[in-house]
Amino acid sequence: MYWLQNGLDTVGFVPVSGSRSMVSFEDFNGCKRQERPFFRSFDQEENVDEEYDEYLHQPEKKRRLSADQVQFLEKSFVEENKLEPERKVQLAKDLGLQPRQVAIWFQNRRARWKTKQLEKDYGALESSYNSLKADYDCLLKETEKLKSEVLHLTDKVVLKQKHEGNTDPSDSNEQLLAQPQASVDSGMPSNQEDHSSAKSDVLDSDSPHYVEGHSSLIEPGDSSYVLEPEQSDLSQDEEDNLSKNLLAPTGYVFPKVEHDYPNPPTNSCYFGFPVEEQPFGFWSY
DNA sequence: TTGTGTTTTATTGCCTCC
DNA sequence: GGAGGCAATAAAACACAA
Repeated sequence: MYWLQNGLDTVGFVPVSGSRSMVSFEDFNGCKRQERPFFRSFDQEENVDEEYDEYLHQPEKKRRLSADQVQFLEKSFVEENKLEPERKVQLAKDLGLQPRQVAIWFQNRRARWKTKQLEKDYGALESSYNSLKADYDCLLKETEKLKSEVLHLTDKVVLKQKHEGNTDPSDSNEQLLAQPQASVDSGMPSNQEDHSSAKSDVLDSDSPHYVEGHSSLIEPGDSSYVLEPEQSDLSQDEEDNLSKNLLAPTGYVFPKVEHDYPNPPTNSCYFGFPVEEQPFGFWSY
């Protein structure tokens, strides 16, 4: 599409593929449709015909803008979504509309843009949350796996201790199996502070025999005294909090969100998104 | 054709800025 | 106080299935 200059007549644009831009309108009965060029400057129009004048002043009834008018407005909106008074008047003249109509169109267009933008942002936020949740679930499984591994090893150690006083030679293999390597091989003196061995980790007299909140000694052999099996590392409340916090995590960089228009704002209410484009100067949502 | 849902145009009321 | 912005909403125009 390109601009057209036509003598005294004003400038307009012509769709590359089609005919001169036209605006359609109805008569007062709303039944007869006519086509009218809309790219005319009315202050230069020599004879504004009466019918069109009536059209402009007819009792208010909603009239849809033509496709060309909308296209022109869209183009203008992309260039600048704000409407200065001079531009509004000029657009109104070019399109054969009331300045008020142009202003309303821009107002509604900004509202539509904002709605779409919110939908986009929501989608990005949702996928980001899903990704984090998947990572979290994965870590949770890993934790459970490691816990059960610890329990398994602990059972072995406890079993070994049970048999320490037992002279039955048939237990030797099991004892060897359960013998902590650090104590056997290193030649280092056995030290209660040495936590490299499973024995010292588990059987030190001042550690896991006592469970926090319990004054009684727990019988060795009860493997549950080492680590209480849990459903999760987090309580339900904590999990809920995690879910909530994921919506505004500290230090988390959300994926880039694409916007339709350039120069987005940097705004704390933007859920931490790296804002790349600014639709409106008034962005304050 | 008609009922219904969606989109577009326009109004209203409130708020902010100059 | 006026102009212009926005949100909420009304209502006309449109799309479309039954």
